[in-house]
Amino acid sequence: MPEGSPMTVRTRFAPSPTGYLHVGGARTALFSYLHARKHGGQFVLRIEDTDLERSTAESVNAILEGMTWLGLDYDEGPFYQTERFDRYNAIIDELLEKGLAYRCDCPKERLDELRDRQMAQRLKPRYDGHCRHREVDPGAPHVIRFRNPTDGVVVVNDLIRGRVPFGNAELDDLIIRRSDGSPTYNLTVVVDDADMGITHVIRGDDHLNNTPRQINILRALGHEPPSYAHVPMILGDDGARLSKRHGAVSVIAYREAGYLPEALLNYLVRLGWSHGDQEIFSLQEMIELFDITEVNRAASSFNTDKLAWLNQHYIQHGDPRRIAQLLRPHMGRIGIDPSEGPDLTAVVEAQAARAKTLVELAEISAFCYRDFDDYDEAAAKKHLRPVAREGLDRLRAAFELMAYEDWTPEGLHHAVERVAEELGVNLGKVAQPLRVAIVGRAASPCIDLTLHLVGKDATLRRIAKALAYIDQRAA
RNA sequence: GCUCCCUUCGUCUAGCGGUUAGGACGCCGGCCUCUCACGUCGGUAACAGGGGUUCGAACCCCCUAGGGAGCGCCA
Repeated sequence: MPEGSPMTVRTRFAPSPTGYLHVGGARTALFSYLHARKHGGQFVLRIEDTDLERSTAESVNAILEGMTWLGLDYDEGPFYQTERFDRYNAIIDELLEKGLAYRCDCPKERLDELRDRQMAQRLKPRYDGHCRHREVDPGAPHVIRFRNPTDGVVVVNDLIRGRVPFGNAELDDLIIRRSDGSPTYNLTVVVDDADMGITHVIRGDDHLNNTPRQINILRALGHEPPSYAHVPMILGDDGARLSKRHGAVSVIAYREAGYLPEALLNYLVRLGWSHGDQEIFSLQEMIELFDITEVNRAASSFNTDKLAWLNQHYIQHGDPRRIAQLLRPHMGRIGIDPSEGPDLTAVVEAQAARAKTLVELAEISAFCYRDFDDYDEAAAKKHLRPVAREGLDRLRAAFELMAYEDWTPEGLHHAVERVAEELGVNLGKVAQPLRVAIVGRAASPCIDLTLHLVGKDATLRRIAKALAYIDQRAA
C-alpha cells in the first residue's frame, strides 16, 4: 500500500460504481482534489465496489471518464475494494479474535419483528444485541457484527459542521461481514482510509450519521480518526433532491449538452463556497484560494442558468482554437464537416459571444457550412419584402464584380455601405434583408464577417434564392 | 417515530454585535449598434417565525415551524 508521512495531506474520492458520476459527486471530488493540491498532498481514487449486486463495469468507466473530462487527476488509484477482500477478512478475523466483534445468526424474521416492535414503541430501530454474548456455530450461516461501545459519547469534529457529539447508546452493533462472507461498507471504508493514510475524509453529508460508527471501528483497530468534512448535498433546479428524474445529472451529460469542463468546475466550486465577490476561478486560483473549512453548511440548489452564464464566459474568453476543437464533435453531430468550409477557429471567434453552449454554437454556425432549408418565418416576413429587392439586386451585382481575394470583411463592408449610400438609406435597411438572405434568420455576426465566412459562391447563390423568394411572394 | 444536520433576494452567496444588508445569475429598463449577442449603466428582490442576552442583533442562546439525512446482510 502506498504510504505517506503523517504530515502529508491525503484525500480520496470514493464513489460506488452503481451509477454515473453526477454533479454532487463531482463537487465532492473537486473539493477533495483542491484540498490535496492546496496542501501539496495526494489525491486518491478508490472504487467502493463491495456491493457485488449493483456495481458495474460501465459505472466504473463512466466515473473514470467523468473524472478525466473534468481534469481531476488523481495521484493514486483507482483502487478497487473487491481486490482487497483478503485484507478486510483478516481485519474482521482479528476483531473477532479480540472479542471486538461477534457472530450473529439472528434470522431475518426476528430482525423484522424487532424492528416493527421498536417502531411501534416510537423507538429508533436497531439491533438489540441478542447474539452479543451467545455462542454461535461458526459452521452455520451467520454474519459478523461489530461490538459497539454501549455508553459514552463519540465526537465528530467536522471541518464544516464543527463539533457533533453522538451518544453510543444511539448506535447499534452493525454488520461488518455478510453471511456470504463479504465485508460491508462501514468496515471497508475504515480499513482503506487507515491503510491508505487518508488524513482528510471529504464526503457527502449523508455520511455524517455513519461517522461515529466508523470512528468506533477505527479506534477498535487502534487508529486515530482522520479529519472529516461533510459537505452538504446539491438539490435540483426545482429545489427537489437531485436525481435521474431531474435533468442532466451525469457529468458526461453536461459534456454532451455542450458545456466546458472549466465552466462546470467553476460552477461547482462556487456552490457552497465563495471567495468574496469573485465569480470566475481558474483551476489554479481554486487551488490557491479554496478552503474546506469555509464551505457552507446548508444544501444548495443547482442553477442551470448560472452554469450557462459561466459556460458562455468560458466559450467567449477561452482560446478559440481549443474551443474550435471542442466544437468539432458537436458540428459532426448535426452533420457538418468543418473542413468543408471556413476555418472553424474563425467561426468561433465570430460567434463565441452568441452561444451559451457548444451545441448552440454549432447550431448558429451551421449556415457557414451549408445552405439552410427554410427561412425563419418572422425574419423573412419582415425583411424579404419587395422593398428590399432593389438593395439585394445591387448587392448581388456588386458582389459579382468582386474578386475572390477581395472577399474580405473590409472589402465587403465597403461594398454594402456603398449600396446603402446609393439608395440613400441606413446600413440596416440593406444589411438586414441581406442577412436573412444569407443566414435564413435575423441574427448573425456583423454582416461583413458573415459574408466573409459564407464565401462568395454561397453568398451569390443565397441572394438569388432570396430574390426568387421575394418575386414568388409578390406574385 | 428516533438521532443528526440545515434555514440571508427566485437561485448561488458576502456578512463573522453597530452596514442605506454587498456581489453574482435570472428578470426588467437605458446606452452601444447593420441584427442578435457581447459590453456597459441602472432597477426589482432577502435576514423563516417567536422569545430572550445586549445600549445595540442577520450575527450569541432557547423554542417553534419548515427542509434534509441516517436508522439495510446499500454505499
